[in-house]
Amino acid sequence: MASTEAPRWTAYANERLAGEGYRRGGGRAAVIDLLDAQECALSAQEIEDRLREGERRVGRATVYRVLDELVELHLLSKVEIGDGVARFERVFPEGTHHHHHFVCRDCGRLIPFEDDELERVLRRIARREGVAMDGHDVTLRGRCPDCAPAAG
Amino acid sequence: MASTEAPRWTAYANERLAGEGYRRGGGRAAVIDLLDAQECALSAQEIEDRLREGERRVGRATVYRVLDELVELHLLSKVEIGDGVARFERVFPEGTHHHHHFVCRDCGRLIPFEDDELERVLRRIARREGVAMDGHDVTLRGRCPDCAPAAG
DNA sequence: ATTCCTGCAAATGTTTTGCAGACGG
DNA sequence: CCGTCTGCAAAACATTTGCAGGAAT
Repeated sequence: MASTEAPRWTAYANERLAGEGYRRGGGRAAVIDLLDAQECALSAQEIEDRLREGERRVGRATVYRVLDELVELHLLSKVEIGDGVARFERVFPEGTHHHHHFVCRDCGRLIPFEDDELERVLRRIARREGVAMDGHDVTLRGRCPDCAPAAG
Repeated sequence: MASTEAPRWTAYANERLAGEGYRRGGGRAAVIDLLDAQECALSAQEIEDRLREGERRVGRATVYRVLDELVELHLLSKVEIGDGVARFERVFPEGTHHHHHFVCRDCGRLIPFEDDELERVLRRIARREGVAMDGHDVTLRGRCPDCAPAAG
């Protein structure tokens, strides 16, 4: 059960990259493949380690460079939960709603969520403040169901 | 207009610290005073530099340690806008609404804002997801009025 | 062939830590 | 006095950059 119902992000990404004139490279392909297999966000370190274990050895610099390119092309989103480590996850073509994360202070678990009203409120605020918003981050913090005391 | 209507954050902070059993120390006092004089968030580096210029020489380690303590006590909030540098700003006693920030991609300006509906939506989401939220960050990105093309 | 892609190692920049001495209560 | 607080220097990390060799077109 690789990618669930998703239309193969790897293919989408390669298409975009080819269209932008990028060449095929082993390092980049390895990073893309690995990220397509993940449901949750990975850090550069995690990506480097997992690739190092595998057949293809990919250097740290390549990992960072590829991640940077992919974020630039909006093929990845950079998730910063405030621990000083950037994480990265796939972004599917327009239409698929992007999501945000809840971070458990105890176990560190990342719980993704999405909410249309939230998006709407953020757009309204941007309009009210007179700014041209082209992106936003929302991070919720606290205890996940497993770590919180049962009561509310 | 120094502190507008605010009840002297320094006093509030010192009270909290004393209550928690912390001792008075020159370094901590200097950091607190400096932050109380700021309207916007400062980075550790900026704090160190400004204090170094002044009469009181405060070491980098002390700055970081003090900031850490104050965040722990909820006397400061750590603002991370994603450039790899943490910034810090005063938090007033409960009741004062906390705010979030818009970050201009061009000039880096920070524009603070607050919105009750946003807070409400976030609480609703936390309830829906079954998590015990005790904090959250929201960062909007784009162009500020000065940097954006005139049209909306 | 030419130009991009990659890996290594070194550089950068931020934040943390070890330790000896100063200071507050 | 005792335990905290402080400053310095060094360490620990995440990320970026320089450069020479390898690969894709």
